[in-house]
Amino acid sequence: MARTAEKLDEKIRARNIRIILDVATDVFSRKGFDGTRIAEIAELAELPKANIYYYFSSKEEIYSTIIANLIEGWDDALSKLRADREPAEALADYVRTKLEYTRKFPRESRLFASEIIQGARFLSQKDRAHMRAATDTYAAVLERWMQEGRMAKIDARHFFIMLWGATQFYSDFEPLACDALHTRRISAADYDRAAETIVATILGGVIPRTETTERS
Amino acid sequence: MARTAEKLDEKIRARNIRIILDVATDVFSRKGFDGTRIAEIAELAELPKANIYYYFSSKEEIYSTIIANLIEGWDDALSKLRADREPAEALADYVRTKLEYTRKFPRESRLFASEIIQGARFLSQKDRAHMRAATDTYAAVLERWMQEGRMAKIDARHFFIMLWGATQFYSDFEPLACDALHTRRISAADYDRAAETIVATILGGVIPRTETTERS
DNA sequence: GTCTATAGGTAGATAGAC
DNA sequence: GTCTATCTACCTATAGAC
Repeated sequence: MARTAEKLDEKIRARNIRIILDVATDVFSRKGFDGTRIAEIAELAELPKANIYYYFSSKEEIYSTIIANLIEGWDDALSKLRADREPAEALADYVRTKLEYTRKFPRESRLFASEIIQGARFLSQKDRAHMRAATDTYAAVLERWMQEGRMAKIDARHFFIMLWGATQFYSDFEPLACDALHTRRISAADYDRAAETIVATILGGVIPRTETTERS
Repeated sequence: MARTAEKLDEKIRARNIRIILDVATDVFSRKGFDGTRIAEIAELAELPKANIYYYFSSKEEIYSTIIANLIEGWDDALSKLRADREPAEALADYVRTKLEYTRKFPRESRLFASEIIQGARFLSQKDRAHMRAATDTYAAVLERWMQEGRMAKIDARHFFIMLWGATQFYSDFEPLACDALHTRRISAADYDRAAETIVATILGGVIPRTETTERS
């Protein structure tokens, strides 16, 4: 009897925490940390405001919990860049994976962007160190490809920044992207076309080679 | 006598408005609209809070005034893309101008990014229409180059989005850029290297051509 | 675990003396 | 034009009944 009640409580508890984090992600991503009101999170979660404080001790704790969960998406895409793969194929895969992430989790992507713009106040030193290390690892992969003559010699870190900026734009700056594409919403097809354009541009460039050169 | 007093008042007025807008740009860019406190603007401007309300009727009016002034930077860079120029040269010029703008006005760039992330709530319909028209105009220039065989056939609008994302990253997401580049501040030299990398990548691509192909 | 009521603090904006 | 004092509203967070 006591056991059953405990299990039920545990279920309700897990469900409420999940709902709170879900709607909080939505509000934080649209209004930033300071612009978000606990009352709005409570309303969307369909819980009394006091219950939010039953599960989390403060607004900051909710926010930090979400931030900490975001770093994973970063790793997944970068892991596509294995040194033993064909550079063109690996890079195309990376761009597509990164765009897929931002398409599937636009709120999370925006929340992260908002946090960085405001100076990365709540991004922990541990998470930052982890991201720095990941960048180092994969910059080394690109540099190895360059030494092997399988990739043009450019600055790997600036190249990464270029890809991050290009891929995140679609969710983070959605109103601008919609205006540019003359659409009211960025569709899955738009994301596909974005991937196609980015991949074609970074792999082959946009300026045709001398007249005698043929594209295979 | 009245004349002299009037002129003096006018000078003080212009100076105070300038100072208020300047420090407001700083605070808004770091904390967003909702996170910004009028009291902080007053403190940095070294004026009593009530005086802010003497010059501006509301927090929103200060914010909107700044936003409206930002659109100019957009035009300056795009104007480099004239149809009669050599594509490679024009595109390189565009990237450098855009990076120069974000380097010179990082606060303005961040403020604009923050406004867009939060849903472009205060960006006027007039300003949005203007930006859409500019995008259309310059997408047409790129499409003409493509038809003339002077540029690879890609999606011009997605290509623009790619360049916007890549160039804005350095000021908007500065903490991430610093981590990636292992530096505490993005220097002018870093911006130069960014321009070099972006230009090399978009013009020529990163994957070497077949063995028989020579780079001119 | 849930909820009402409220404490305690701070925000945007204004009144009115100077 | 400047500034002190203050109004009103709303926010985060908590106390305590159920």
